[in-house]
Amino acid sequence: MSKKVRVRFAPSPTGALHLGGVRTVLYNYLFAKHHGGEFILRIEDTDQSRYVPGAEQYIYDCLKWCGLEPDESPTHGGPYAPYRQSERKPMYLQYAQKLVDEGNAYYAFDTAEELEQMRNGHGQYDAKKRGSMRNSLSLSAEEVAALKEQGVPYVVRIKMPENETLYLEDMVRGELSFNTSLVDDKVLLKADGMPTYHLAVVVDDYLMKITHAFRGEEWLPSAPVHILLWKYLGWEQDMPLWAHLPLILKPDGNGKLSKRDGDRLGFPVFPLGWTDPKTNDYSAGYKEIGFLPQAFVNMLAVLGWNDGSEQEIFTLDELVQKFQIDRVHTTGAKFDFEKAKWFNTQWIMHTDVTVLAEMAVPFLKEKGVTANAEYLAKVITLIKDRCHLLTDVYTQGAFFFTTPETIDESAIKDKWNEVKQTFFKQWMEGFTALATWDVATLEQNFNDAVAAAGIKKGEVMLPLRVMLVGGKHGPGVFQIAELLGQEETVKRINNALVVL
RNA sequence: GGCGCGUUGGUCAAGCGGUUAAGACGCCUCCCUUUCACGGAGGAAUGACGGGUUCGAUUCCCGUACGUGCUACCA
Repeated sequence: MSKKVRVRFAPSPTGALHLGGVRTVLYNYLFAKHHGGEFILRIEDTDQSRYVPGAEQYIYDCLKWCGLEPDESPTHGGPYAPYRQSERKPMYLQYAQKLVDEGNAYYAFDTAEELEQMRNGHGQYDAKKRGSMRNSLSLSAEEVAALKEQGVPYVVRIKMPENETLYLEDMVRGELSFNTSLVDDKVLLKADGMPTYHLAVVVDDYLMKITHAFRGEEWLPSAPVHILLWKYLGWEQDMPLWAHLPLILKPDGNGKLSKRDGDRLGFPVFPLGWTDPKTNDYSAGYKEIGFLPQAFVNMLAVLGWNDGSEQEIFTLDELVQKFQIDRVHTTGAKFDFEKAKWFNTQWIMHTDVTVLAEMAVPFLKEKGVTANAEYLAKVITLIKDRCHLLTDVYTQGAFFFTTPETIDESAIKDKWNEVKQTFFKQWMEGFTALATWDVATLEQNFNDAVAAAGIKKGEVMLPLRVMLVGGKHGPGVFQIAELLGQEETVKRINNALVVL
């Protein structure tokens, strides 16, 4: 590629960034970095009525958590600042003016009621209808001047040509064509002087020297407006290459994945926790339920893309290296939370225990557990294979931190007897003679005690486990005892012997 | 309604005219583990439909169906 690759993610701060948005960020980022280019974050806040406080900060937080930091953004700065469209308002005006002056756009004075009436029966504001509407094409120059003088609100609309075919070479979908008669004269500049998405995206992509533009496929129908704008503004040579990304769909049924689906089916659709400022509803994110950011990113990357090999687990660096935009799928993918969890399981298994220990701390703290890093790392070494989420460090390892308050008596009571009671007492008495307290010594000692008592090992293994952990689960029982230490092991066996 | 985009097992998907149609998740069976997981072995399950083109279509073309997106002074 001749020009330096520059891509942008351009969200509207109208709510929490969801899965699909993060995936768009990711593909932008991967593409840019794969080509040694730059990744820009631009905030598209042209609709003041939909602005949600906190949403912009949320975007920064998510990108940071995912490790997808932009090279230029409102907070990182950059040579094309400002990166917030609301702060670029004056820039758009001159281009709207240019379009009007050159006859490619016009002023429209129609009221909401007039528009509604026009649309009755699927009408659209186009070459056929605009003659009967109140605009600078149908009105005389004097009338237009008078209306503006009176302060009648107006918008600027693009003048779509009648029955022309426009072509678009999409990096994902190949060649697409559109008939200009099928899209109406979109508003470019609103009555408040703010641009709509259509004008703003073209102007900013041009001014920011964007070379490749990625967006969701919901934008496909308005692509002809943008192509035309690039032409009308005389920038055709600089138009970025487009790629329209497939949607992420709900797991059951069809349709775009929404927050409601997540609530209904029990999984998050946001990366991080989010409190809706309007309703005060809190939704936990992937971070809060115990996902590793690497797993989250990995899972999103392969939801709509793969490198053609059987590899499924990728680090960010590998993704950067292997990502190719033409291998992005054209079909929307249904989201599968079970598979998402599998990615996290894989990442937990392959992540260093000291790193995991650090990440697990807040989850344990939430449960009132504090443990020193060394001990925690040892615990995680034993239980990491059975953890799917970071929250499982607690659910799988709680007994390492606190003495079980109750034990699953039903698991052993039926076959409990005096012989076993005596066995455990005698076994514990032998502890004081033990030179070391480790797995090998313990097990050997246990085996000897079993032989001396003349009982089967199998009969006392499960009881021992239940005494130590409270139930029929967990890693090797002697490994548990080793980590617990002699004092705690004795304490737990004694506690159990009392209730049995 | 109009237009765009799409359609390989339940889900994610490989494949790019000739294959026993990969692999993964989930499910089932067995093994391992004197627990539970992890792991291992195996299993069930797939080309929307109808026409072409071709010696040969999952693969190319056209219809139909279905799905989905857009059709705002929202992005």
